[in-house]
Amino acid sequence: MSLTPYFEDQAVNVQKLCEGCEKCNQRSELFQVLSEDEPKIINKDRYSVRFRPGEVILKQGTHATSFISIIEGFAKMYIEGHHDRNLVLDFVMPWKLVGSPGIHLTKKYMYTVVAIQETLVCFLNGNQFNQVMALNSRFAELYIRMCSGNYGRSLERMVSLAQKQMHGRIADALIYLSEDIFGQNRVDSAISRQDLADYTAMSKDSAIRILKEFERDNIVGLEGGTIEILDPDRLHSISMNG
Amino acid sequence: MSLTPYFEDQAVNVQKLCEGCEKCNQRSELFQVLSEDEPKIINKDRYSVRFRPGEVILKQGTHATSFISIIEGFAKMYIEGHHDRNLVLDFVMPWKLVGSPGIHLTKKYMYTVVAIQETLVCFLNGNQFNQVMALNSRFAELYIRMCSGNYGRSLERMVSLAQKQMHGRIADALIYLSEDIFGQNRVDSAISRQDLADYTAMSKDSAIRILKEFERDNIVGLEGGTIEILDPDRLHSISMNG
DNA sequence: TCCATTGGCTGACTTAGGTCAGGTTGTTCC
DNA sequence: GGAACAACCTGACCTAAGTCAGCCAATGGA
Repeated sequence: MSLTPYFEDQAVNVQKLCEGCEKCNQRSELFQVLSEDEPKIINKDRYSVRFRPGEVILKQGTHATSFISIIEGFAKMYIEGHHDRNLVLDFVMPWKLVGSPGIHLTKKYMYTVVAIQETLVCFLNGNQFNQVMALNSRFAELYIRMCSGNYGRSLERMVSLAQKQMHGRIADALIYLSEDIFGQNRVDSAISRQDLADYTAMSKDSAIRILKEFERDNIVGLEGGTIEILDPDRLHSISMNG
Repeated sequence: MSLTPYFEDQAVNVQKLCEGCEKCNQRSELFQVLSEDEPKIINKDRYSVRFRPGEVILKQGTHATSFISIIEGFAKMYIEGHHDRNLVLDFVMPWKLVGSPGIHLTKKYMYTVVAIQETLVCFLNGNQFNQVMALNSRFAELYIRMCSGNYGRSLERMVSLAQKQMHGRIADALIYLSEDIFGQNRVDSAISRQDLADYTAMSKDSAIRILKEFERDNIVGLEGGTIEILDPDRLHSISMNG
């Protein structure tokens, strides 16, 4: 496939968006186990694209050919469900690999991924990915571990959504976001009330109500969109008993 | 490991419970791809046990070392959740392989499996299973496909539980049970009202109420525990709009 | 400058669905 | 036969949570 000069320039620009995979792979437990040659297979058709806030990175139902990995920025992945409501599955920070169970099955993405902040995304060809799994069993093992983690987390969320009531679900969300996603005692204002409601499967109004209640009880502090976790212990206790 | 005559006899009895793996493996898409020698690895420590109705086959939280496969009978798998309520994840018919995401991660079973009818279960050593995955990449690929299927189904159920109301969830359950599990227009009386309630995350009373409503509307027929699906089309429509 | 838009917030109202108390039926065991 | 028990069923009641209508504050054009 030879490129015209114009497109060659474009290709160079794309390349410039990140500094190649060497550094990325160091960040990823998964890619660290690859031999010297194996990344070349995956990198053959690799490309990266920059998305603005609100733009769709992957669309539920479209043909699933690529894994993606976020290099910088922040995104959410959600299922477009019934009655025009979305169920947010997860928020995606850099270095997390996102595929979709569909890549191995129906070849359709099972969820939509949308950029929340400006986001640089790397697209990895699924077939080349599978090729490497066939070559390197340690890589396949880690991939299975990753899938198991996704599945396990989805089971936990299923229980939370099905059996806890609103206070418990909001507590779960705040704990996950503050501890696992942002890694501080706060939830960034990039997460809107609607996002929180879509993550906890309730109406936006209800989510706001509970947050305000938590504020009244000095469990969280609300200031300009960001949520400060003031009393993590009580939040954990609400999560357990909710 | 030499066995005393007594235990040898026992071993022979256990062996007799099923007729060896040759026939089983033909039933399983997964095991069909194994070479002649590979099943021997998995069969090395294989054993089978018969369970009576209500007996626990795997217990959530215990050390996860084995995959299981049901040879005959019928079981349910559920998560022991909050407020002493169980969330039934699935009903298990023969030839389905059941592991747990925990086998690849925390080494704890994430759910409990209980026999509904008298059930013959085959236990497969997880390490030997992993060994074969490292040897046979086609086997690993099919296993990944199986995991993706589980994950995908859990996402669909998450949406159903979080966004549909009771009529829709019962419709979903009846469709799944009649079409995918029992493969006829009926749900066997082995499934109790409580099981149905635990599968759809509602109280037993509510499940009964909805079923009776469906009966009044001639969507299902209820006779002695079994549920006859009289109007699958309307059931599908309720599932869509519920 | 004014208007329009978006996101957060609140109170009043309505409804889905859980809980409880009691009733029926069928089954097992003495 | 009757006692004990389980699964199923029903109506009355109550509460969790959604809906709606409307408010405010910040932002962003034209």
